[in-house]
Amino acid sequence: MLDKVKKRPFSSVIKKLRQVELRPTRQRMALAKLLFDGPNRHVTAEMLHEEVQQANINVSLATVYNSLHQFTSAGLLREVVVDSGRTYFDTNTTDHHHYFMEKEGCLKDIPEGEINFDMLPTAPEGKKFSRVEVIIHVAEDN
Amino acid sequence: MLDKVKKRPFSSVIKKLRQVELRPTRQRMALAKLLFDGPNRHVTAEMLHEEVQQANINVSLATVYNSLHQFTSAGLLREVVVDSGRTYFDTNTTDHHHYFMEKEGCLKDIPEGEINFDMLPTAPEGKKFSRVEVIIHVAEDN
DNA sequence: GTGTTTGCAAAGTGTTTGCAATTTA
DNA sequence: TAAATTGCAAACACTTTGCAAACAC
Repeated sequence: MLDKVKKRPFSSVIKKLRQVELRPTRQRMALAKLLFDGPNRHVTAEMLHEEVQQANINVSLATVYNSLHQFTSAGLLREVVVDSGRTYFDTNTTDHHHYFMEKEGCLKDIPEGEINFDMLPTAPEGKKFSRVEVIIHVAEDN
Repeated sequence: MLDKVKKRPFSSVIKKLRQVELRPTRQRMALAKLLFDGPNRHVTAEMLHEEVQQANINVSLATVYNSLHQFTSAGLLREVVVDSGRTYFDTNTTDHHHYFMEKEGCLKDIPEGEINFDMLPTAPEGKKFSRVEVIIHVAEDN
């Protein structure tokens, strides 16, 4: 019974890993479950490491870093740079922008449609724009 | 003669430092001259440190960091985050956006007027947008 | 079994800090 | 000379790496 309840949700995670040709190891499954089995999230390696520990699964920090990068290369995650010194990973890989909450040090997605460009430059010959990133820094209003 | 040629340009740098109540020390003058006596620039601490060494002026890396932060607090510089792991400082403190040249790892200003928002969200009650930052990542087109 | 993955501890990078010695006003 | 500034070396935070042991298929 309990087994069933706990096990079932992993099937989708296993499928996800298989699809990107990553072996569904205990560690990767635990991390993937935390990341992909629920609403979109923004995490740092340390955050995710702590979270997985609290779920009583031993995953080393090195493995968390490895996995985050593997997931990113596989297109399951996107890296977001807001803060020099820590790397955020976003489970939402669609084109979208971010609020950076300065007080909490966390990211929120800017809902589609809340922001729009009137005009955008075009890339010069031989170059391309690999990403257009908007970050709105949100602070307390004093 | 030589003295005069070398000294004169410092006067504006001294003035600039005095204006923000930073003592015009040898180190700060050298750094300020490199930063402000010419067109706008985007530098990292390491870049500036190397540059000042090449000008045969001894300034420790710690002092470069200190000075960059002091200049930033004084409003003479602006920090730009594009790359987790290194901090860029921009001598252009006006509101503007950046191209990040992925190959070279360097920043370029997006000229005013090349980019424009059609619509922007407004900050919720009690919060404010302290900065709206656009970074266009430019890569080789293959 | 074979190749992949993990965990550890060590190394790496960019940055900050504590404090004695130096410099500025 | 009093207060600010500097330089060094050590400490830091985050991330990556090398490699032997453990694991997945």
